[in-house]
Amino acid sequence: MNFNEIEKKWQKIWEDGHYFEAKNGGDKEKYYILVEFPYPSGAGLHVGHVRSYTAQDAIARLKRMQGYNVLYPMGWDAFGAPAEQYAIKNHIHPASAVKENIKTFKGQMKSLGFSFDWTREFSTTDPEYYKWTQWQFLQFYKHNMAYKATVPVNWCPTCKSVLSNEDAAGGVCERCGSAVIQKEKSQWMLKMASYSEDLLKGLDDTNFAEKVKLGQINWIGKSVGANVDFKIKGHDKKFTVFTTRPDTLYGATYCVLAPEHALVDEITIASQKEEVKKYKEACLLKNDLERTELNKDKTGVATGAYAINPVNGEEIPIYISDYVLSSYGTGSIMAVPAHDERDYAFAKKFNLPIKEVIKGGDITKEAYTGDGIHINSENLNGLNKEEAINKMIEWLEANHCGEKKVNYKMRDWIFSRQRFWGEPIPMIYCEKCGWVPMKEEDLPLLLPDVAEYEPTETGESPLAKITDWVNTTCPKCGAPAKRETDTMPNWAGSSWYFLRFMDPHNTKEFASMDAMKYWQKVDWYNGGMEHTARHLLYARFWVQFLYNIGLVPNKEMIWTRVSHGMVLGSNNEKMSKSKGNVVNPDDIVKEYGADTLRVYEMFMGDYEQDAPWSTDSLRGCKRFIDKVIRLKDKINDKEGYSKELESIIHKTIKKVTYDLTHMAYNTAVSSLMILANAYENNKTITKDEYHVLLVLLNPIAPHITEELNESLGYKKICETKWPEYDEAKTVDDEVTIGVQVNGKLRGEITIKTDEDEEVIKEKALNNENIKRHLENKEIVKIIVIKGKIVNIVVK
RNA sequence: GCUUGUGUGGCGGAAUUGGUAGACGCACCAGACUCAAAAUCUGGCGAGGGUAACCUUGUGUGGGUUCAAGUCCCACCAUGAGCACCA
Repeated sequence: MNFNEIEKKWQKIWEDGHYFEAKNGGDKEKYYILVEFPYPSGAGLHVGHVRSYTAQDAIARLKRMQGYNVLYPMGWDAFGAPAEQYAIKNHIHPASAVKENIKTFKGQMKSLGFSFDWTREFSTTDPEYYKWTQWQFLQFYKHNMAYKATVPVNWCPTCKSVLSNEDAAGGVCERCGSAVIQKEKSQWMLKMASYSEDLLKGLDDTNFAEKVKLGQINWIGKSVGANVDFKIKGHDKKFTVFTTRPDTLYGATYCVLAPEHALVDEITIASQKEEVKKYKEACLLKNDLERTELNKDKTGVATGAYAINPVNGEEIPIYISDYVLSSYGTGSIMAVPAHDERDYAFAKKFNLPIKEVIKGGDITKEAYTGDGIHINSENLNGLNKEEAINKMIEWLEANHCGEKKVNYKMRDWIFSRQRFWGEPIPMIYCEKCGWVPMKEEDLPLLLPDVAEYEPTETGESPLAKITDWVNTTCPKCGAPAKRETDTMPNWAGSSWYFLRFMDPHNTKEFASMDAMKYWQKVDWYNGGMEHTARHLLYARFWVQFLYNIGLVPNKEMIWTRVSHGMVLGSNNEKMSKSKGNVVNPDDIVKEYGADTLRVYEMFMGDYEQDAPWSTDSLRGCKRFIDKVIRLKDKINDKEGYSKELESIIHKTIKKVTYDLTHMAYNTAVSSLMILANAYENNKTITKDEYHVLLVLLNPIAPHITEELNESLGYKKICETKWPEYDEAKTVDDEVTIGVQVNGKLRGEITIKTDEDEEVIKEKALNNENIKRHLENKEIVKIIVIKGKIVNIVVK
């Protein structure tokens, strides 16, 4: 039988036998393994998907054999622009495109033998699913966590859509690469910024990989400092600045307001009005990219107004400049050119005074941003940074002109998309009542079934054109009203899908509390590093909110989060059609078999690191599998483990068990290769020896191992217990250790594992080559590290 | 610029706490089997020297700590990723 037939045979056996279907409840301990559900694109499954799905599959299969009730589900994240664009391009409805693509993906996944529980499958585009996404949005709204606001948003002129900060990173549309511009739009927002501190603290209750935690901490961007009030000369108004360095207040020589700051027009003196107006207009035309590109060359205009420094009454000029962002802090700063690089650059350009208040640098050359003793600062003189900050904050608070303040970079979540292919936002606008939520019992609000779903020229959602759908009645007063035509971003559906997997067929709730209490947290979640600041953060926010209103049992529902490296093309570049380096998993399965592909992707390198594709290495893995098959001919009529192989078998069980649960898949495979080589070097092997190799290899290469195992008359591996090892038997009686003279390897000795130290020394000293190196030398000391090495120090 | 990861043979990569660097695999070379090829098996494989036993050198660079450093410390270089005027 060839491998394609064997693979199909076992895939059918597993499916018909319902081996991988998880039950809610029972005596077994639960274990929830999750891998990010894919976006079913037209391109089909990528070999990169295969890497992470295989890794998680290996853990799932191992944990099942260890007696856990394993949940390893799969579904589809199918709303969003790519499906819509694919549909527009191919002139089909997005729903049909998604259906088609899901079919392809699912077929590919099945051909690879992943042990997903397909009974729990769903797509975020299923009305039964998005009903609950909409329902949860209503909870956000009802708890005052969703609001509509007119905000300058990132706008992609090509896609004709609003982009989130995350999608518009670097001022470039993530999807099409066009330059993003700023546009005022009325958008639904979720109050994510108010969860900044909770999202930061919550990380302590997770076991995320350190780099993932750091990524999120960075994105949330907490900074601690103070708000300081500045009065304006000749006005009764004041403005507030945020600073992380209140200790440098005596060094402030001017202030800067963001061009959009509300006070600008009011305080600008008559002779400056024209120039200020011109500057503001110029800023509006710049997009984020241009603003940052110009970042070395500071621009700005004086307002002609003066601020009064609260600590010493000094009058300092107020400028406007776009290096101050309206969206962060208070939109205004005090400038301390002596101790801030940006302020320094601005002061140099506009010839403003630079006043040193901390010793340590040379302010004629650059701003000194380090710590040091304060000078020219009255009561702060002589203090260091930390002391001075604390003292200044005390002073500001005592004198009612400032206070301690924490700021975060993270903003509220812009939740609207002007697209067709997303969950409709279940809100209705009534002239009399304003925004009114739909009644929960009327959900789901279905997407209308129409042919016209291309984006409009005005940037409105295509839904706006469908008057039958838009026109409705107000749920509150019954008057004619209109539906919201924006849809949700595709991060919405993926923010809670892991909860739905716990109870996917529930028609009364998004998931029952019982189910969620049973499964608790996702034990092991794998996904891409690129989702650290997006999906994973949104999902945590969503869950924390649900927890706060009593709908989920834990504030964090994900315990371990790890991320895989990319599979690159053989030229070490990202796989892409244009580079012609794409490998299609279907071709590999057909030519080499699913098991070979799985073994290779686990063996190709460090799981967390990127690795280039190599068909030669893939062939090496095929050879390994062929070797395992050939070993069957060596089986003798004995039972148990032979004396020669017993130790290596126990060692391999130990190593494979450890490696598979610690993401060291490549060394798990290599230790199995070592075991197979050991079998090959033995004249014969017992049936039990062969069996244990098959069981250990099964999580990675499930089909061929089941087939070989069956031919020996054992029960199915998926019904077998994972082998256990005897620690005592992993230790050899004898070991060969190195002997060094002055740290250089000069020989080897073979000793008993528990050999007496004196005997080891004697053996080392009697080694022929060692003797040569000791001639005419005085032995200073002999260091013996049990089981590792002997080092003889000589003079 | 900041944050973060990575630098080990011709290549992918091992080296769990500082303890025989290069496991395992690929590629390559030689040999066996074969009429021949494929497949398979055996041996070799960091560099330099030596018939050999061995010796010298070697984990991006330069210092340091240690009996002992790929691993720890300091400085630097290269490269990937993320963020990017966040006060």
